[in-house]
Order: sequence, then C-alpha cells, then structure tokens
Amino acid sequence: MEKVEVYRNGDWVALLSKAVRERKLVMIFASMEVRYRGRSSSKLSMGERICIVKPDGVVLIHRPFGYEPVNWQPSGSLITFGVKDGRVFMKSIRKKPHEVLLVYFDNIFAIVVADLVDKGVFSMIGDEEDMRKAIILKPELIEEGLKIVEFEKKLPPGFVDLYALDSRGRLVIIELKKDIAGLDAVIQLKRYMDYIRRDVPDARGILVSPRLAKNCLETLRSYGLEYKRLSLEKCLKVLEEEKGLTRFL
Amino acid sequence: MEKVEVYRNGDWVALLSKAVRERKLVMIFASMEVRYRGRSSSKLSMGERICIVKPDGVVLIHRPFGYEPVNWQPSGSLITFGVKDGRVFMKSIRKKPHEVLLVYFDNIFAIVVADLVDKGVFSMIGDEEDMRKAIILKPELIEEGLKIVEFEKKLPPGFVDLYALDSRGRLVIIELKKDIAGLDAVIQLKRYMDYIRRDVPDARGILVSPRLAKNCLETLRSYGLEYKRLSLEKCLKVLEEEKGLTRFL
DNA sequence: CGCTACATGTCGTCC
DNA sequence: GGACGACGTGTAGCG
Repeated sequence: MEKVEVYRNGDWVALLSKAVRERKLVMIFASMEVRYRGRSSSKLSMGERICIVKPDGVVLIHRPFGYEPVNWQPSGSLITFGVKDGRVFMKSIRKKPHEVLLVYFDNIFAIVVADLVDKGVFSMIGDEEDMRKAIILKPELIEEGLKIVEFEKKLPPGFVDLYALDSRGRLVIIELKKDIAGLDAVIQLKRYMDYIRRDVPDARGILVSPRLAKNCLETLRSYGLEYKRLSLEKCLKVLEEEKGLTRFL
Repeated sequence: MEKVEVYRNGDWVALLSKAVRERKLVMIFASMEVRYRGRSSSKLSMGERICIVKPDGVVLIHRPFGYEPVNWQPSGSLITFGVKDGRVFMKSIRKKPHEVLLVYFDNIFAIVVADLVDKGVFSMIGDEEDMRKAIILKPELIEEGLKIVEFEKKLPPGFVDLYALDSRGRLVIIELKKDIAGLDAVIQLKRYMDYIRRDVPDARGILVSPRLAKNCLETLRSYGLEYKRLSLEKCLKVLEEEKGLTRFL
C-alpha cells in the first residue's frame, strides 16, 4: 500500500466510496459541473477542475486559478457517490445550515488517493492577541505610568480590548488593531466611549495600531479620542525579551 | 501529453520549475515543513500534506483535515524552487504586502502535474444584491407606500444600501443583511443615521434581514431605529415573478 | 447552540 | 493604490 495511489480508470463509484469510507484523502482530476443549494444557490458549468475530499468530510472544488475554492463543503459533511444518466456524481450534505453540494463528473482524468499523516504543530506569532500580551507586560508601550486594569472586558456595546488607568488615575480605554486602523475602528472606540463617558466623563480613549487610515485622525480628534502608533514588531520584541527573562527564572 | 501526469521520482527541482514555468497546475504530495513571514509569522513542523501551485501563482498548503489551507500565498506570487542541505524547497514571494512562504520538502511521495482548461461560468443566486434588486422592484416588501430613491449611495461614513421616501415623505435609510443581522449591522446603520440626522433629524433607519440576533432589537430601538423581517426566499420569489413578467414583454 | 470578534482573511468596486 | 463592505465567509472563544 503506497502513500499515494493513482487510478486512471476503474469502477469510479466503488473506488471513491471505498476511499472515502477508509478516510483517505481523495483528489479527483476531472471535467465537472457543480451545483450548490443552501444559504444561497450557485451553478458552475462544465470545466476541468480538481475536487478534493478530505478524511474529515471537507470538500473543495478548485478551479485552475484563484485562491478560493469555487465551491466547497466544510468539515463534517456527509459524502456519497452515485451514477445518474451514465455520469458519476458526488453529493455532499451539511446538516446545519442545511446545504447540498452536487458535483457531476463528465470526464475523469485521474483519481489520486493518499493516506497522509500530519501531526505537525502549527504556531503563529504576531496577531492581535500578541499585541495585547505585550502591552499587558509593558504598558509603557502606550505611555509612561499606564496601568492595565482589565482586558477583553464585556460592556453593553461590545468588548473592550484593554481597560487601564493613566498616571493621573484617569480611566483609559484602549482599542487595538494589528493592521491599519480604519473608520470602523474609530467608531468602535467611540461607541465604547459614548457608553463609558456617561459615568466617567473624563475617561480617555486611545486607538492603538501600526497605522491609521487617511482622514481618520481628524475624525478621532473630533470625538476627543487619541491615537498611539505601535508596530507589531515592537510588541513581538517585548514578548521575546520577556521570554528571555522567564528563561532565566 | 496527458491531461494529468504523475511523477514518483526524478530531478524534482527541474521538474517543478518546468511545470510552473509552463503554467501547469502542480500538486506535491510530501512530508514538509512550512514557514511564513509577512503580516504575521508562522511555523508548521514536519508532516504529510499537499502543496498546490496554480498557474496564476496561487500556493495552497492543505493538511489532511480542515477547510482552510494552513499556509498559502495569493494569486500573483513569484515561485521558485531550489535545494538546500539536500532538501528540495519552494519559495513563494508576494510583493505587497511583502510576504514570504517557504516550504521545505522532506519526502516527496508523488508530484502530479495537470493542464486543466476551465472556461465554466459561475453564477450565484441569493446574495444581498438579489435582495436589493427585489426591494427596488417591489418596495412593498418593506412597507406600503415606500419609494426607492437611490441605492448604493456613498456617504462619508460609507455606503447606504437603499435610500427611500415613506408614504409621508420622510427619508428612509435601509440597511440590508441576507443573513442574521448582528450587532455589527445595527452599528453600521446607526453610523449612517448619526450622519444623516444632522441634516434630516426625522429620517428613519430600517434594518432589513431574515432574522435579528438576540438583544439586538433593544439596542436598535434605543437608537431610534426600526427592524423589518424579510426572507431571502421572498425576495427570490419576487425576482422570479418579475422575470416571468419581462418574459411576456 | 447562539453570539461576538479576529483573520496572513480574500475579493470586488469605487474613487 | 487606498478605502470600504460583502462573503455560502471560516474559526476560535465564551456563556
């Protein structure tokens, strides 16, 4: 039994059913027609594509171009194969929301069945979470004398990223963006502030991000809010230093 | 020359370089290690996966589970192959933002090279656009006496889905959601209203969607905004009827 | 399971 | 090229 098996002909339905039942990774190189019905409806006329079926029920139809699958079904979908009017088809059903994906194969060039084992560990550095961690470790990244009081705090208008007190004891609300902050971020912060300033009129609101979209600074200022530039790299460096420290402890 | 060619051994770098240069679709079944550096950074330790390279420069690394590629590079990335320390590697570079994807192959089980032609037409029915079309055709879907004045109108805070006048001549701003409308939708509408009510204090704001998330109705009301339930199906029916009509004309 | 916010989101579209 | 919003967004985290 090879890691990767290739079939150029055979009883397709039997072959595919067996491969899926045995939880193999299946790739079908073929000309096909695709229909989807569920949250919306779509139709893709005949063309040569790849249909990928993963052991966990994921289905991906990839055209020979583009990043996104043109049609798909997420993990957990129920997959069956059959023949109708002399054509092999695949049906994949998702329970909730109820969605059906139908693939009609016309000319199957090859089917590749693989049995891959992947226990690799994926780790990512540099998301908003890391930015928050760095600021909690070293609030001076924002300004001297800042003390973080709480984070991810739920308020009626939504979640506040960081809740702090400045050197003069004033409440500070911090909204983080790991990327360019746009109007949406400004407005998000303003909403928190509108709510908080009813009780704490002198509360400060600071938007923190590597960059601010054009015209946003004026809007921010007009709302009586502040901006603090902070790059992801600087945050990562702080985390790295901290790691270095803890290694000593 | 077959549609789909399979290689089990050979000069991998030469083979891969040629296939990519000739704008073929390439799939590499192998154990690999992946590193990404750009907007964030990630590391994926050794494991068996598929690396897909499309003719347009798209790169997708798919694990044997999950809907999403664990690592990727979008269309237009520059792809090269090489050997380092006896291991074949692939480097894919995106210009802006600058991002680098590095794949180190350990054990290559098979490489599949395909030359797919896909001129199929993809069409979708039942998106927000269809909802808007239906309401423009039949404003009674929202309420009697409504007249649509404009759609997709640009305002400083963003785009307004529909701009209308009610039976009493008051300005009505309509925000559409094809799915459950959540807090974000409520806030989006409020943003427009804050802007518009400065000039037209009695303007009405209506959020239209098949369903509203819990607790959102109160928030909506507190902002002096309204809600109108409207299903996608009803909209599609209206469009279908209209199509029937135009067929007669 | 519903709700919320993030994402290397990607993608179209308008300016 | 930047800004903005939709997407069958998917996914993780929390109640």
